[in-house]
Amino acid sequence: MTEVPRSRPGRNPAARRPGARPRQAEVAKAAGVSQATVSLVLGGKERGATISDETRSRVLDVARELGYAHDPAARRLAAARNNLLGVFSFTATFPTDVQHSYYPFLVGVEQEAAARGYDLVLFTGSSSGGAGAGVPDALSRVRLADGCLFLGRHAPTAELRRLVDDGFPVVHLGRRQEPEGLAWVGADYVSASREVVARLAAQGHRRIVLVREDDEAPASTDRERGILEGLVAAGLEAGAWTVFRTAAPARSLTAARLRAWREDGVTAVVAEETDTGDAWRALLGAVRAAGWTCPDDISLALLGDPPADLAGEPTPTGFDIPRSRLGGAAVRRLTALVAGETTDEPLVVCPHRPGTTSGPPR
Amino acid sequence: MTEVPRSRPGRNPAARRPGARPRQAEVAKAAGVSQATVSLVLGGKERGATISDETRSRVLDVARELGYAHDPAARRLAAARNNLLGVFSFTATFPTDVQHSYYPFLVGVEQEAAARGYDLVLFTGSSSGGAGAGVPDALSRVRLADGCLFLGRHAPTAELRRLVDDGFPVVHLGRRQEPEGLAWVGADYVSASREVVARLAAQGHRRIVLVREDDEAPASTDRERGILEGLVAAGLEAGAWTVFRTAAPARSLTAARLRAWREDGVTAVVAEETDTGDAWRALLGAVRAAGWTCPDDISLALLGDPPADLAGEPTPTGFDIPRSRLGGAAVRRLTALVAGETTDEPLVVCPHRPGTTSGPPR
DNA sequence: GCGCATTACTAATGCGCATTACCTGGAAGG
DNA sequence: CCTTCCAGGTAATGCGCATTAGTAATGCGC
Repeated sequence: MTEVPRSRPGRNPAARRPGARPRQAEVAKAAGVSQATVSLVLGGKERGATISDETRSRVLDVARELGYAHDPAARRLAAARNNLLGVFSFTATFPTDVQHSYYPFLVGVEQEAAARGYDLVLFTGSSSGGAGAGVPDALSRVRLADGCLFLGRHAPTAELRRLVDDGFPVVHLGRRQEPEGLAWVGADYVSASREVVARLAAQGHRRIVLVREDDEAPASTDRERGILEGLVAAGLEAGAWTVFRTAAPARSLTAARLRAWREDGVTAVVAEETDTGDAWRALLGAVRAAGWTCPDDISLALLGDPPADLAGEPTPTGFDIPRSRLGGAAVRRLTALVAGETTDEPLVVCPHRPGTTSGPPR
Repeated sequence: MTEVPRSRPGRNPAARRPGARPRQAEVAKAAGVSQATVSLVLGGKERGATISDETRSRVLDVARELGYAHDPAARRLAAARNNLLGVFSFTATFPTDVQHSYYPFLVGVEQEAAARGYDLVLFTGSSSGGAGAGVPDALSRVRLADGCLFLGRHAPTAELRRLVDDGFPVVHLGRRQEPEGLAWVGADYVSASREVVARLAAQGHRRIVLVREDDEAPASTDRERGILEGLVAAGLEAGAWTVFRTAAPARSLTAARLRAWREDGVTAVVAEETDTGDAWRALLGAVRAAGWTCPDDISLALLGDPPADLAGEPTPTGFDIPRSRLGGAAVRRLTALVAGETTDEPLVVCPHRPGTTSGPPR
């Protein structure tokens, strides 16, 4: 009945390259201890078995000498931490156009992650990760990390729900309603927009129009809400004409439109920031086409940052979007989730930007 | 001698919650097959064992029904690689200023990595690597990836040598001599600079000056070499005055300097691109201070991209640095190394940019 | 009716690590 | 001298999957 040892199934023929990183077992052999001891030393845990200082430092020395690094997959599989945070952007790849990119977010994310001892894994929507024939699980790749941050408004709700339901730590950058239970971090567009109106009102404006995209993203609705609240707070009237909704600002925002508004007593126009900056660009163009100058004939404000190609233009009155801070806040939230804590949905303040495109009405 | 089965060490007390995602084993049980069969079906591989259509579709149905998703950690562990490429930049954090940042590189890196099924791990010089409580060697952490890309001219040679000697796949972005055996990917500054001279010569310029930093980086010396080669090829003379070296362009590039050059018959000035764009900025300032206009009184060229704050100025004659392509090329090279192949040091072509700052001399 | 190839599948194994029950030698306690 | 205790460590185990040797069933030729 002696078991003849079978030749080994499961063995990956692609044997480890000679230069591959060392394993704990190799560190252990070199240090004259067991793999378990190495794990205990390098795991950094305080609890459990105790290790003498002498052994500990010997293991550390050897590990350093051999250039040991944890295998994230193995660590993860053994139900431990990676110190890896995922960042998933739903563009096919990271945006090529620097100006409209997530880079400012990423900067904040990176700083905060580094400060907390995490490294970042960039996942992208396109990479198939190998296979998954039949099971569409583009998102499950992120489970390699301890938690994951999602950017972009096109994150599929169903797959996110899946992660959330499984208890995987997820934070979305930008306010978001669905799926239920999804943690997010967003900018306080409502307050910031309210303040823009308050300042315009203080300058003497009585009729203010908001130009917004024809879109139901929270980023848009929040701004509109802030504007309307601001009008009410300032005791100004808001009507159907208060919100001008357009999908093609370049076509509908004309000099004629501006003149019509002024006929109605409108002295200030506030534009929503969009990805493309089209609304703001169209607005500036219309003012020019009308032969007006900006703070004098009409006041303008922009609820966000101007597009980069208009960097030479006068600074718009409005508010800054603290992208980098948002990234940092998102990481703080995510690490809290990873640690099993819960936190509130934090709204990050958007600082007001006085700018030079508004002034008292004539 | 009967082995009493010990109670099970290694078992993680955080037992799986009942609602957690199903494993292949559970799919297998529900479909009445073995776990191996499930793996074969869901693995999507064509080779190896064959599976009948009936079994295959049964497994797929059950998998879908149960909402099966691969565990990436297990997958990567079993496959002995993690489909992760590292990106290490030697700045404290990723640069905050988008304009001077590595972002354009990163875009190319990201695209190419995604296309090849790799995700990216971002390392920064600063992050202490929370896990490695005792392994402070920042560079060892990169070994968690299958290979690593290095950006920036301050990458420490000694530590890089260590990785290279260990056979760890490493690619440096930018031409680099040390350590021996380090793979790199760079832009062909020599050819591009040569072409700039050739074009200027074709326009009729006979005396051309190069303004360069007081620095021995390959990026600088390559440009100088290209300029000198270009002069020789055009049959023009090169002398001590040909190369103007300065550490403080803002101070030394004055209107007087320009006039002195013109006295000597110089009709075109070529500036090296620097991180700050100082040389180009100083040059434009000097032309203005002299009361000259650019293509008319003197021709200018820039060996690279102008700084972002000069975006409004006329497009400089010179060449573009294909940052995004460089990133892509670096990833191609790195994945080749990971696969055990060797490739040449590729030089990426810098396309000539005609621009509007040069013309025939008066 | 026997050998042999082919098809369809399963059992066994290990990837690298964290975890935990157990072991061992010596000091303390009786 | 025997028991207890503790510090310091080790062996064994499993996480979920991919891989591959092996096996059972079937077809085919003669």
